[in-house]
Amino acid sequence: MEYKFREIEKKWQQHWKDTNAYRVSNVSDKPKYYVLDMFPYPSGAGLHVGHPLGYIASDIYSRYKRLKGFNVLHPMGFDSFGLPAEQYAIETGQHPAETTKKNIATFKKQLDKIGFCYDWSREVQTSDPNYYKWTQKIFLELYNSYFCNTQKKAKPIKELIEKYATQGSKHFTAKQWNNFSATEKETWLMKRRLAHSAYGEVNWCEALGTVLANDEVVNGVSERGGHPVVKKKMRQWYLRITAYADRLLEGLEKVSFSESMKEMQRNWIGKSEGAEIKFKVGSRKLEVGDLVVYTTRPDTIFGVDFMVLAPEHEIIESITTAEQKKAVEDYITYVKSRSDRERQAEKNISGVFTGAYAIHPFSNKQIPIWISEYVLSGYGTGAIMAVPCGDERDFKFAKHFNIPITNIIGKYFNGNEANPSKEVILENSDFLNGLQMKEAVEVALQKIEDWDIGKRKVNYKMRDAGFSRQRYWGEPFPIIWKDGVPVALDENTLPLELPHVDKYSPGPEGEGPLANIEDWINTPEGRRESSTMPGYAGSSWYFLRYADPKNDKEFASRQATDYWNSVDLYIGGTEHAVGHLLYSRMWTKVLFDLGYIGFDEPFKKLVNQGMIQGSSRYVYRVQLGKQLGVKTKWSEGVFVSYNYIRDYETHVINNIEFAKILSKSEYFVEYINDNGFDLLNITPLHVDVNIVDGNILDIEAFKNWKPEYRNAEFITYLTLSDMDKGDSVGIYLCGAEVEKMSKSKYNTINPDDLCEQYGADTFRMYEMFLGPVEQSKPWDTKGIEGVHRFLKKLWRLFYSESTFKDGQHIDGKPIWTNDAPTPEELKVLHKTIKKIDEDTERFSYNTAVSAFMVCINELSDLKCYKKAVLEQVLILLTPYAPHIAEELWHVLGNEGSVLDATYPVYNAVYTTESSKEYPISINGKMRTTLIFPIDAEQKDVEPVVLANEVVQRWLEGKQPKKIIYVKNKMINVVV
RNA sequence: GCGGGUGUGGUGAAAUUGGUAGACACGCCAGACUUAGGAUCUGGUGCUGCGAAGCAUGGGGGUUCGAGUCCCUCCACCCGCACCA
Repeated sequence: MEYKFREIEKKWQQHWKDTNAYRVSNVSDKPKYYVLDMFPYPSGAGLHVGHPLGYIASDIYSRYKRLKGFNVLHPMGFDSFGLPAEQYAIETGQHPAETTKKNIATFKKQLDKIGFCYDWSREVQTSDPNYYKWTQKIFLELYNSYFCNTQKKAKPIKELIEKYATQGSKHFTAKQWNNFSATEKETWLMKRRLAHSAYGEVNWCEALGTVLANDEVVNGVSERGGHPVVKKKMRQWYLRITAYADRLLEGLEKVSFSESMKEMQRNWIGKSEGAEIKFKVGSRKLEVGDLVVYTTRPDTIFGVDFMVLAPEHEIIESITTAEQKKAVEDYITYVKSRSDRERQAEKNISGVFTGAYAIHPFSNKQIPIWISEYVLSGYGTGAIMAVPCGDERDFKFAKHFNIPITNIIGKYFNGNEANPSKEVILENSDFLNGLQMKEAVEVALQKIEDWDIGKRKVNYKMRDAGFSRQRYWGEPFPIIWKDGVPVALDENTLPLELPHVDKYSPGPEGEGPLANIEDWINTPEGRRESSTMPGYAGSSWYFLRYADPKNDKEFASRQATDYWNSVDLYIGGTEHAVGHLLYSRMWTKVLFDLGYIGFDEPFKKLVNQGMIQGSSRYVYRVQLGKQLGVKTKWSEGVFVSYNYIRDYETHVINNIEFAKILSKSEYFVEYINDNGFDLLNITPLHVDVNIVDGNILDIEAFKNWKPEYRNAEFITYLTLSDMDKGDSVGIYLCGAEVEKMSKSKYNTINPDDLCEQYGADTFRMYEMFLGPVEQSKPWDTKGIEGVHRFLKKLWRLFYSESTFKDGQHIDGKPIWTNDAPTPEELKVLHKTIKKIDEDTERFSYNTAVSAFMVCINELSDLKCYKKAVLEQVLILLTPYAPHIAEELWHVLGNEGSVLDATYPVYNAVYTTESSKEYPISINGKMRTTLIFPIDAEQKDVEPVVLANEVVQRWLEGKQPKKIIYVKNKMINVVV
């Protein structure tokens, strides 16, 4: 028998499916373990080899845990709402539901080929009404809840209404509340609801006809499509994630995420402690009012030399003096023309003086008030007090506009740059003199509060999350607007299904396509909300649904979520660091607060898989410069092998240089005859990596690749020895570069092809063999051969090789035996058990694969065909290469599936050695080795080491200063 | 600028606690078997050197009997955040 991986894999995949081998029950006496992958968006492009990296890692761990006696939940589903399907619908007229269905089918087929152990009976699709019914229901929970600031948790808004009606609030009495109109009441409630509606500046993208989240806008353009984005005021739904800022920060302490991931979330939340300080504003028109600034450095209050307001700050109009009016207006006009991104990225200092002055609350000094684009209206109070001697940005501003700088840190300030250190002593600061800045903060805060000129204030960079999309392909809001007041749909009427539409163009006034469907949008009760929910709505809670996916009474029963609890291992990319992970953490906390689930962190451990980069291949088209005006074959361009041009850094080479290239080829004479002197352009072009073997282009395949290359000509690489052999064709060498894997770069590799060519087991192990899971690395198909050879070598421990004799194919025979293993074989086995167990546990799959290779290499050398050893190895291998393991498990005559075998137990007895080969170093440099018994003492070792010939030579007759003997490690002779 | 990460052969990478640097593979070189092989097997392969030996984990310095690993410093690249007060 040969290793017929195609048959074997097909057979077992079918068998596992038929026997429901991956079905997992919510009832079990085994301990539970929940392994989850970030579910994919089913794009039309299908999977490339980068996607399964994390899936394979989680699959290995799931299977490993199962073998170790756990009841393992390892589900998969699809994040199937989203913009691309809708854009595709706009382009092709196909309904998103249709294309999504098709794409999911493709994804599932691709995933199944790789042999994952998903319990597909638990599959979720966010665009399935049976799923989004519960997304809508949870939205209503958010809508009907508020964040209680005393208890720091979400509570039903009913309780708040009750409180307002009986006790009132600091803004109104109970009596007033009871007399409020519905609209007035709702206005107050909206200030507290966890899902609330408000007018806000949003990232409006005209081209997509939609509003984008901050993290969906990249460099001022939409992440998808790269369209321009501008600010626009619109009524939006928001999630009050800011209420949970502190708990989201605290929660990071108890989860096992990487430090960098936690840091990213902390930065995103951006908590800062400081103070809001009031400054009286004076102008010729006398006092206008208070200007409130936010600062994290109240200790520097005496170093304030000017104020800076955001250009949007409402006070500007009333304080600007007549002389400055024109300048200020011009500046505001300028700022309006700039996107937020541009404003923040601007390195040049700009700003304008308002003509007004603030009064320093302690010193009564007059402080000029400026406006500048570097202060943003959305953060703090939109106004800052500028302290040039301690803040880099303020310093540059002061220098630029010649504003005098007050030095409050004496010798620590050199006049040339700001010194933001807190390790300095304050001077020139009245009651803060002589204090270190650290202590001064507290003293200043106290004084500010005593004098009632400000208060302590915690600020967050994070804003409430925009929750509306003016799009079609998302969850409809279960909301009807009645006289400007939102009314929640009765839960029993859910799901509110997406109506069918024929076209997907935006509705009026920037509304989504749903606004165009008259008989849907208008109801007897009022007008429906026309926006849909964003992509992260469905993904914020999907991990809960897997616990109880068919439940039509609740999103998941408490019993099911109590059993499966939070995800033990979550694997996915870093790109969701702040979006998805923060939102799902928030939703989990809300559902916990409201008593729906018993835990408040969704993911206990997070592993971020690295990206698999593409390894692109280039061909180089060389064309004559246009100015020659003579049409020859050279103006069409000819493809020049990379070896000739790799030394040219520029993409323009002159004709003498090119002649050098051509002199190496037969084209030389023809070219010189045809042409005069001119410049030549070299254009590197991506070529499909699938028609390049290593770096060698398949020229015929290239000609057939695209019509324009049908008659392409090539200058190939011919060595002199090739020519001697009469070869006149030569090879075309491509250039290579590591880039992101994407269709447009023609560097994608489809896992289907690899599974077809080498098998899923080879593919799985090779992806793991590439390097640590967390690390990004370029794909290189060449290396897969090594893993494939390994599996074939494993196979040959069970079957003799097939032979080909006298035109007859003679199949290999089973060669495994029931003989008792030798100590040496047992040593190999147990060494491997230990290594694989440890490596799998710590996700070091690349070293585990090498350990398998070492094991099989050694067993082959020992000619070990013994069942007692081999079947243990097969169990170890099952998580990595389940198909071949199952096949050979049965070849050995075992009953039942290897999936449920008992994981081997390491026994140190077999691996303990009686002696060790010690490295002998002289002054720390290894010079030779000597074998000593494992229990040898220093006194036993010394004479032998000193007597050694190599050691003697290095000693050159001198006495060693010291001999260091570390048991079981090494011996070092110090000379 | 701030925060995080990475830097080791021609390539992907090992080295879990400071203890034989380069395991395991790819590629390459040589050979065996074969009608053939892009199958399989054997040997070699960090660099310099005939050799003895020397040099090697981004550069420089330090701690140590001993440093890829610890400390200081500089550099390069990647990711995240960013005039965030």
